[in-house]
Formats: sequence, structure tokens, C-alpha cells
Amino acid sequence: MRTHEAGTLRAEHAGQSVTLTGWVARRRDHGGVIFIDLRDASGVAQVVFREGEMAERAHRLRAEFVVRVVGEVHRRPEGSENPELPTGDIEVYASELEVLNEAAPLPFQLDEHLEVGEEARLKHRYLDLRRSGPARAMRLRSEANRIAREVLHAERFVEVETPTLTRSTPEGARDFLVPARLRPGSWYALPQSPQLFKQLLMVGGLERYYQIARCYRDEDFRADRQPEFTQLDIEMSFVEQDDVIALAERILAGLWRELAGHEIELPIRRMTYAEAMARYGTDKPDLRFGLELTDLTEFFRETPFRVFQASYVGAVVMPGGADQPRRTLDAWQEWAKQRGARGLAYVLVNEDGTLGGPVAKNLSDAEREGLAEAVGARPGDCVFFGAGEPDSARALLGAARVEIAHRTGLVQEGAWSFVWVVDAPMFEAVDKIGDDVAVGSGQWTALHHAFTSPNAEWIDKFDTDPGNALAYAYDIVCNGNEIGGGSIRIHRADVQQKVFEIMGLGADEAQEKFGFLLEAFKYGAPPHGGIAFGWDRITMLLSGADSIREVIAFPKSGGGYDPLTAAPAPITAQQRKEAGVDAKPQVAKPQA
RNA sequence: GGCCCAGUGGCGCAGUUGGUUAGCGCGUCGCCCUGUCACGGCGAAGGUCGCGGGUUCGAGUCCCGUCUGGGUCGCCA
Repeated sequence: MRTHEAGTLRAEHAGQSVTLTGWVARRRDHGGVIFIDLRDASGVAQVVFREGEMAERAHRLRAEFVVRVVGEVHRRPEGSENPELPTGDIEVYASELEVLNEAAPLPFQLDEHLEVGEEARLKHRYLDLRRSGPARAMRLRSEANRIAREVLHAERFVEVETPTLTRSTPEGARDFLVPARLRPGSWYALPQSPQLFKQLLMVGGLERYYQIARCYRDEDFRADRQPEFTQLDIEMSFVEQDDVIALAERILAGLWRELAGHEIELPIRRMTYAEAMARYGTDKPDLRFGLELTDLTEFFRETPFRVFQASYVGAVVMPGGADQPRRTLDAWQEWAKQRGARGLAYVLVNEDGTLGGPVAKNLSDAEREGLAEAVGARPGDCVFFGAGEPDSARALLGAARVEIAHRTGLVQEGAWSFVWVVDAPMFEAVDKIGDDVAVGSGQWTALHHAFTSPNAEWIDKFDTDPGNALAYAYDIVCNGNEIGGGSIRIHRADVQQKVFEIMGLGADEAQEKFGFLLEAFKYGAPPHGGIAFGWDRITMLLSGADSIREVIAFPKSGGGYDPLTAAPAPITAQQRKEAGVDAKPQVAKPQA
């Protein structure tokens, strides 16, 4: 239909006759001469219609009409070039105009300069995608896929598609369920991840698997969470943790080199989970800035201040925070309460070195004397405290740390920080809430998932001290976002058995849930491990977006609602009957 | 499930201590315009102020409830 793409025309095309197709992005009608910005996927070119019939017909064009234009490329007259546009040196003198399709008045303007609400954009996402920003995000994501595939292809990985109608996978989120018409009363689950299948592929001898896999979790939303999302899923046989990490680094380096123009320094630094929690109060520390937490538990061991007589006391310093007005300091209390804390104690370090704020007078002289040095605060700083049970106090301080960095402009635009968080605990107490950390009693659950292997140090003793056992589990964190995580899996039946026991998973239940995997592992499972990247988050970061909705073609809005198709929708009585939604399950007969 | 914010012509927003006819920009429609590029000029149409109830002489504005969207904690790799 066309000879050229609009955005590719340059001065060297001058004199050529071209045929363009695309949308009317904008019309500038001067009566005797009419300019049209003709947009296709490649960009925009200016088309000129002059007096007579051509101008007459161009006059009737409206925004987003689909047209085919034949014309001759000319250099623009001296002085009317537009340096803002790649095609700004030329214009096309139209000699023929065909309207391929008309367009109704738009629900919103496709103008780069205007803000449009997300609701309107998503409802007419096909229009939104014509805009340069969203179009760029789609293309960037496509490139990310390409780069990952190139790296993995070069390393002889096999791309395999795994089922999306399956059994529930053991990751702990709620499943989306699909009724099985041919087995009334029985249901498929959509996979939360291809975890079990990729392990089966290792038993199947593929050795190197990957997939850009859709995953489904029926949980509440966040800016970086959707009910269906995508992972770059990878699994390898005969590897150790370092092999998986090295591969992951090659993929990340390729992505950031090509798509962000940033050379990631390899190897990416590593930090243990315990260190991350102690220094940053989170398992996904943002290392673009310092502001580390200080553990003051020892410092306040003899404190007269009741609040600080706790199993953990820590602090984080806000540089220059001492001159915050009372109103702002009160707002911090509100901020802390919204996170479920009682408040956020603080001390102001005055310019003369004395301490201010309501907490200071509760401290002993010795504490007042040594505090600034202990936390590394200087005159003019504000020190925030968290006291209580270590996990929650550190979490609060960790969140405060990030908030402080943003408020004080410590987060550099365009900065990237990567870190591996390794040596994660195998288990987590089920009842983590409460001040008494009753280790030993109570239930344990896998921090990662039930197939994560203990590390070499713990493989023979993890069952004697599950609270401290460490796993071959690793998360890759970028600017405080967890963008991937994985583990070395258990391939020994006896180890797996013990893990299930610690989790309180009986043999029968384990058999019922993952019998097919345990069965497979009987027949020579190779040592294996892998990683899954949060593909939406990675492409979000690479595109500079602040929500993964920006890098998903047709995202859901809150409540799992698709504003475009209006899904989910009621079904007819007939569909309901056929689907067997209401059927009573037959007497259970396990089938692998 | 908890908390916070928002909902006003098609889109983005304003609307004072409750007061008369609810404004602005963009868009839309019509007319004019031969060098614009977020063109310009003149004119016009377009609103149950999310929904329901309450207070009041009077509610876009105050109160209660509810729905939708966004954020966040819980939850969730």
C-alpha cells in the first residue's frame, strides 16, 4: 500500500514520489494551504495540501482518519524546517488523497503534551498505544525479550512452553481456578509460576530451560503487581548457585547495556540476607544511597527510657533533619502509624551538639552524650528510632530510610544499583507477629518455596535448627525493587522429606499435592537450580515507568477489572451448567 | 480486610467561611484564514457536580452510607 514509512523520510528523498499511509495526527488548516502530520509506526511526516480540490478534501480530514497519500518529497522552504522532528527538513506535496477510514471524535486527545487519566487511557488502550510514550514502552519490552532470548540462545537454552491449565503450584498465593467441563466438580488452577514444570524438565534431561512465562496469582494489587504477570523463567541442571548468578548477570548486563545505555559492573556485589536486614531493614535494599541503620540495642541496654527497653533498638539518621518544623515531625508519626507502628521516636541534634525533641529528656546523661557519635549524626541532623521486635522495628526504619532519601533528594536521577541478596533463611515462623519470638515451637513455612535446598553448611542439620538454617536462595535487587529470585533445588528425596516434615506437611498431603514431582524425582533427578525474573518490573525500570501497567499491553485495573473488555463478566446459565461450576466433586481419586 | 487521596461537559483541572446564571484550558461543530508545526481568529453546542440519604431557607461545598479509581499496610516473588 505504501512505498515509504512516514518517519523515515529525509532530505535525500527530495524529488522522489512516495506513497504514505497512516493516521492524521494533526491538521493545520490555513485555508489555501493545509498541513497534515501523517503518523505511522515509524514516526510523523508533514504533508502539504494546496488550493483547489486537494485543499478542499484535506479540509474535511479529522483527527485519526486513516489515509493514503501520494505525493512528492520536497525540501522545506528556507526557514520553515522543524529541527524538533527527524523528518523536519522535508514535507510531502500531496497529489492524491484516499481516506481509508474515518474516525469518530476521540474520547481523549492523543497529544504528547497533555496529561490523560489512566482510567480513560486503559479503557481505550488501543488509542493510548498510538501515543509515542506507550508505543515506545511496547517496543522496549519487545527488545528486552529479544535480548534475553539472544543471550539464552547463545548459551544453548531450550525455550519450552508449560501448561497454563494445571494443578496449583506450591507458592502460597491464592490460585485462579478454572472449572473442568469434562470432570464436573474438578478444577484446574492457573500456574502461579512454572516452578514444578521446569523442575520436571530437568528430570527430563533438557538441562537448560527458559520461558517467558505468564503467571497468575489471585492476590491484591500494587503499582508493581498484576493478577497476571510475566516472568523470564530459567532452570539449569548440574549447576551451583554461582553458575545461575553468573548467567543472570549476563542477561541483566545485556538488557541494561542495550536498553538503558548503562554498563553494569560485574560481578554484581552480594550481601547476605541477614546483612541486608540488619543494615537496611529489608531484603531488597536500595543502595543508591547510604543512610544505614544503626543497631543501638547494646547502647540502650541500661536505658531508663521504657520505650527503648526492647529486644531491638535501632536508628536511622536524617541529614539536616533537625530543622523540620513540628508539623512535619508530627507527620512522621502519622506516617509510622500508617505502617502499623506506634510512632517514630526522634531526637534532634542541635547545632551546639545538644539534643532536642521529646525523647531526649528521657535518656540518661551518658546516652545523650554518646548518641550522636553512636549513630554518626552531626549537628543539624535528626535521628529516628525504631524499638521493639527486631523484624518490625527494622522494617519501619528501613521504610523510613527510603522515605528520608526521597525527601532529602539523596536518590540520584538515572542511578542504578544492583545487589544480590544471598543466604536467605530456609524457613520463616508462621506466627511472626507478636513480641515473643518463640523459636522452636510453632510452625515453619518456606521463605522461598518448599523445594529450595539448604546450603552446604546446613544440608545435614537444617532440621535441628530450622529457624537459622540458610538456603541456596538468591534475589537480585535493583534500586530497591526485587527483580528476580531463585534457588538451587532439592534433588534428594530424604532432604525433601525432612523439609516437608518441618513445614508440617504430612506424607499423604505431600503426595497429594506434589506426588507427580516426588515420583519424578525417584528416577534420577539431576542437581538443578534456576531463577525467575520479574519481567514486568524489569521492563518498567528500563522504560522509566512508575507502574508495571505502563509496560503491559492491556493491564487490569483495581479489583482485577479489565477496563477495556469489562472482564470479569457474568456467565449465562447455560455456560454455568456446562462448566460444571456447581457440580459436586466425585469421590476423590488422585490422578498424577 | 485496614488507612489515605480523588471522582465537576469528551479530556485535564478550578470552584473562597454553604448563597443567586457552576468557571478555565484543550477537544468537538460551523465560518474565516497561503507557511503552519501544541497554527491563528470569530461564533456555537455540550454539565442529574460518581450514586443514595441527611443537615439547612439554600449543598459541587458540611455529615453518613455506598460505588469506582489510585496509593499504601496486611497479603503476595
